[in-house]
Amino acid sequence: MHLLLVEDDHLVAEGLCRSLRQQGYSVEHSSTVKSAMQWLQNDEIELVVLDLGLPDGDGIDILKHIKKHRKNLPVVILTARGSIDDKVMGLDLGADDYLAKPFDPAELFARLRVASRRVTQAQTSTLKVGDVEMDTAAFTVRFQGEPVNLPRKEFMLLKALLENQGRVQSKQQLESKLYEWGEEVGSNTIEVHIHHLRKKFPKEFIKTLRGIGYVVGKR
Amino acid sequence: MHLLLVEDDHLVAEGLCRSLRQQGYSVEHSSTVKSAMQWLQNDEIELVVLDLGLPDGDGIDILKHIKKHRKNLPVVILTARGSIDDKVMGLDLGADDYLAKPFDPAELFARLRVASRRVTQAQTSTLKVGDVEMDTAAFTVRFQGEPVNLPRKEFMLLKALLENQGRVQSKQQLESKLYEWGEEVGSNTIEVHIHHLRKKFPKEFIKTLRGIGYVVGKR
DNA sequence: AGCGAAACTTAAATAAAACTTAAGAAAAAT
DNA sequence: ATTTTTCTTAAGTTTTATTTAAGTTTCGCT
Repeated sequence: MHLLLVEDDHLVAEGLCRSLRQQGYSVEHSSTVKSAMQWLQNDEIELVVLDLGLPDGDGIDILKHIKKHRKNLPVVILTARGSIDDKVMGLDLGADDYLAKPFDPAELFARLRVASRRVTQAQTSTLKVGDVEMDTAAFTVRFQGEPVNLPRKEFMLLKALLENQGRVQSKQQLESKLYEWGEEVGSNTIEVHIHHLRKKFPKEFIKTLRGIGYVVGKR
Repeated sequence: MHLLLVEDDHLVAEGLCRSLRQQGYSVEHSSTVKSAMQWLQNDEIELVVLDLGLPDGDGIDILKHIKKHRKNLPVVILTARGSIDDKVMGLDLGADDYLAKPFDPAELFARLRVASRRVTQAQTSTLKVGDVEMDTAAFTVRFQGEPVNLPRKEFMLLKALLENQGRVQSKQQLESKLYEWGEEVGSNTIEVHIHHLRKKFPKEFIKTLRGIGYVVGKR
């Protein structure tokens, strides 16, 4: 799950980044309003942790922007100011939750889980194409009813394909779903994973479109 | 299972907290109406033990609030007042059960089990997967009919696995079931407990899905 | 048909995750 | 208060996943 952390205090940011990653999030970090806005162009951000009180503008603007353009993106606010007014304003503007500094990281994680659950639960947890079935919540995959065990990256790749049944995706698109930005790999990983997946499913389940990408399902 | 205890008498609270934890609950404690309300924001609270008669307001208000916002959250009421009227009022407002002080802790535990069973949908207090059988009320586990003695944490971990037969759960999910907020551990405890459990059951009873989590039972 | 680009296959190297131990800290029991 | 049990940590080990890279095949194009 891709998370955007907007926090200007570098010390705080560094620590949070690390522990958020430990919690399994892919974390992007902005320390200014400007760069935060830029990241928000990116559709793959699914969750935002927002510190109010940035050097180059007001974090509230970011919140407003988010709620205008992506109503459904969950936002958890951090702030040093503890006043009720701030809290009310934040929540009224559509923030999902609010934490006053200093806070216990564990509490932040709990609140993030709650916030992201709202999003995750909305989408159904099972995907099916042909006789390949995936339960994204339980992390299970079946082929003709038989369980198939997939390592994490293969699972993620298959998920990306199933989620876009009938739509061709380029290797680069797929890559960006499996890796964090800045971490994008420099070799033929996707090809190799595709190859491994193919050994576990019918030969032509994953189709190749030369020079274009990969698809699953009819089109 | 995360439980919120609302109790202003510190002596009582301390004792209850400890024994509830021994029963395997993750306990949060509030001694005021205000802080109780705050904890109730947290969706992961699954069970409430509520002492009426708090210093800064009436516990009945908390009950009303709960039943308004989270109809399904089970509440067990404690009270020093023994009057029938209180009892009737509490139950009418949707409390699941009622205990007059002084009470036998064992009775509270029993009632909590009943109350939480309602939520879990489980009809009985026994879980069974393969030839591993657990009686959650009696705190006993049998393997092929033979009793197995498990320390608390191992018991809780096994319970979490059995309750989700066929579902893969990540170490983090499991952790959050065994520990309370702010206490979530910083090391490989789960791995170690899994290891200990495995010595007591067939080798592949608990399956590992590398990078994903652990499961029990068929899938 | 033959060339070049793209994708496939394979195997080895690297990295990551999980397992195993054992020792010390904490909690419970006596 | 003492002893025993259980829990947590951390380091070392093993296992497995992932990436890389090189060699091979396939495909589309002129």
